Amino acid sequence: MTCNTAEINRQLRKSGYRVTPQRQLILEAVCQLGEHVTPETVYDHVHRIAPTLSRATVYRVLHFLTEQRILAMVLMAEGRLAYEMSGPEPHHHLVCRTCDSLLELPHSVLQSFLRAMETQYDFEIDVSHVSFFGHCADCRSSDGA
Amino acid sequence: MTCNTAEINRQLRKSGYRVTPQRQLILEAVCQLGEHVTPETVYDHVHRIAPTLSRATVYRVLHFLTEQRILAMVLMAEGRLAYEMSGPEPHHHLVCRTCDSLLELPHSVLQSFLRAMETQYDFEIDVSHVSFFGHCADCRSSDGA
DNA sequence: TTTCCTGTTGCAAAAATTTACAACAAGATA
DNA sequence: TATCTTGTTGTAAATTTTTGCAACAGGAAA
Repeated sequence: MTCNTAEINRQLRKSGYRVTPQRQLILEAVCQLGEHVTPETVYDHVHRIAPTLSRATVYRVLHFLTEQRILAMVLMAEGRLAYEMSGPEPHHHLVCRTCDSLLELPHSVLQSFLRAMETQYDFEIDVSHVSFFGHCADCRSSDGA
Repeated sequence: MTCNTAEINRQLRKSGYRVTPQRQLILEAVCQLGEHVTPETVYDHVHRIAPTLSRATVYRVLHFLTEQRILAMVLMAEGRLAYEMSGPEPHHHLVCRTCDSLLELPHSVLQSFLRAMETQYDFEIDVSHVSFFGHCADCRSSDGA
């Protein structure tokens, strides 16, 4: 995932928010750390670079960037939260409750279904990320479940 | 939602687990408190009846009963967790990120779609509860969003 | 470049959630 | 009913996440 800093910064300023070193560090961290990074992982990463950057700021910024649709919240098994870059093309996950693995679902699989539901319920579904929980093929065969 | 205690107790014992007063109290609480009850709400309720029942037990039992498929975990806005009885007929939610309201989706709306995904990805989707996040009609019209 | 307004941060405390461990108690067995 | 095995609980501490508030700093305007 590329992290177009210039574009994002412009978007934030346009909305009246500020571009701080903390926000830039945290955004870069999520971008570099990959697909589903936890707050603690982000903190470890940025804290090594900027030792005064606090945990509170990590949580606040992750939350903030999610509100701005720059990050997407990813729900892992057991309700644990992670984050990832919210790209222009949404993608979704099948989360295995047993081994915690993620299987990627392309947006196209969901799209027409979601559109139909939106129309039917007059509800604008946020398609930046959806997680379905269950059990993957590997865990089903080994558990005998 | 009826709470068939006898049946549930039998199921637990059959699986080698014990039926304790704590578990019964917590289960009844979720059953009575309705559709999407938070751990703190459960604690407040049961603690009035059994003052020595600890928060740790509430969290542990909610987690345990969810593993046993007796409760279902409901994901509210912002990743907050709640629980409800996991009835024989699953139902799902459209969760408004703005006002936190829940719109019920009957299982039938999802069923055929989920079946198709299961086949395609060899993944057994757990249909006891699914949440979609987004914005309800009211919030969309008032925010101008 | 300096000033000013106010959005942000760090700190520390509060609140929420999880965990280790010894004491307890459910319920199977005799 | 008494006994015994082991699943559960309460306590307290650890960990994770949120929040209040004063100091700080981004960036618009002069």
